[in-house]
Amino acid sequence: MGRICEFCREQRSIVYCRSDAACLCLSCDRNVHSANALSQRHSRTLLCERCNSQPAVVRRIDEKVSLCKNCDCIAHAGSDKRQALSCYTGCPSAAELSTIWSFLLDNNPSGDDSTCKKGIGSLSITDNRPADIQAPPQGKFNSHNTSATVEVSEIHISDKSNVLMGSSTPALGNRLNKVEQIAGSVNFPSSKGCYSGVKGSTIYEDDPFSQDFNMDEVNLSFENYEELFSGSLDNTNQLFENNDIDGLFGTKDMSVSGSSCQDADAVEGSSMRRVMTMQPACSNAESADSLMSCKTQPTICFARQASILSFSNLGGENNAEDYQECGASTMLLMGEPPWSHPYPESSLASSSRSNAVLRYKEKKKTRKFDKHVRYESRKARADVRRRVKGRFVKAGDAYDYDPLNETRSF
DNA sequence: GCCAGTAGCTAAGCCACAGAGAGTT
DNA sequence: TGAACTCTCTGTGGCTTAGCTACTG
Repeated sequence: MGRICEFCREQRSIVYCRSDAACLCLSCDRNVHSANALSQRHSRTLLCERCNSQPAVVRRIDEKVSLCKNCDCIAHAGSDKRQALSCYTGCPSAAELSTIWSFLLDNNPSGDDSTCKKGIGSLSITDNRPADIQAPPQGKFNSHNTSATVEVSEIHISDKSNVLMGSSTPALGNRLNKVEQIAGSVNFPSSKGCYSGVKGSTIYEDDPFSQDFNMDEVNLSFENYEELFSGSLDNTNQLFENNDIDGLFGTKDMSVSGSSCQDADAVEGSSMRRVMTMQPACSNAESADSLMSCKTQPTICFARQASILSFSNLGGENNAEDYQECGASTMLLMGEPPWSHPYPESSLASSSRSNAVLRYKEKKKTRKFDKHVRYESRKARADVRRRVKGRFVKAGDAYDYDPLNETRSF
């Protein structure tokens, strides 16, 4: 018996929501995440069937089990055929879920979970992907994207074993090759962790960018390992939020390395945001802009997008947290990916890029970071408290701003 | 290329006070 | 040992201000 759904506390949980850090059954997943547009943006994936506490990232085909990175690592990565699991947002239908996870319906571990089955069947689509990466006209849900998601992820996995595994369709290999031709290589940071064995990009020896970037030179040095795990999410949020895209690709040396799954997970766990403040030496604000502009150049930047989209439906309105929430690797979050080619900027690309930069700057102006309120009562109190120039005033004193009567002013 | 002025942005700090938590009786 | 009480500290939102960066002449 797996973990109980944290919402209904009745059904076996199947889905893990990173945003809520909650394990849910499919029925509750639908209920919870269909509540509003924000909740629909939560990226979810399967729950690890071994530890029942972490989001699964890999499906072991032979064992018919979905595992998180830790459990997959413990179970000897590379010794089994695996299929990378992708995240989803919105409320995909049963068919779409089965497209993502074909094994879900066929191999429902809780075969008696009628509620969840009903849940799948009653799921509806709310695809919130942006137009530039959305599906072709024939449908809202781009199953090809989903396929590509798996493919790109598998490029890396197969890279370790030199065997193309997990392809569910014959065409997959071809598409994978295409992806590979475009991308050259998609390298995940986990290569330093569970999937160790692949050194930094060697494919791009001609690529000046990749020359600048050498994974072997990357040094992971968490000075306060405990802090990474015990530190409050608030702190990490703060750290991340204080670093906008420009800040993320600042000037400090990238210190991301690690030789264990734990380290890799440290990077992708709650501490990831902290790690994101570090960046490769080759990164800079320019690369950040490049990354942003990618979203408007789906063709040219397909490889980059695919590597990112493999984790979620990343949209133009998604912030970097979305990258993190869906398990995006640190490297992906740090500007110009090492595998990216310095494509010559055509006039079209240039205009798209400038448009993207403009959109980014506009969003940067209007963005609002979520602030976690620990004490609602205090918030409620502060909301109604009278102020003078923003400062609280004693009850009874003259005030120039009354939240309850905003017309009042001196 | 250097410098001064300007504009825009961000983080820090301020305020009163309810409530949490520690310490004392 | 547990209850009652006192005291200290935290956190809350809107606004201002200092500091920083980017841009322009």
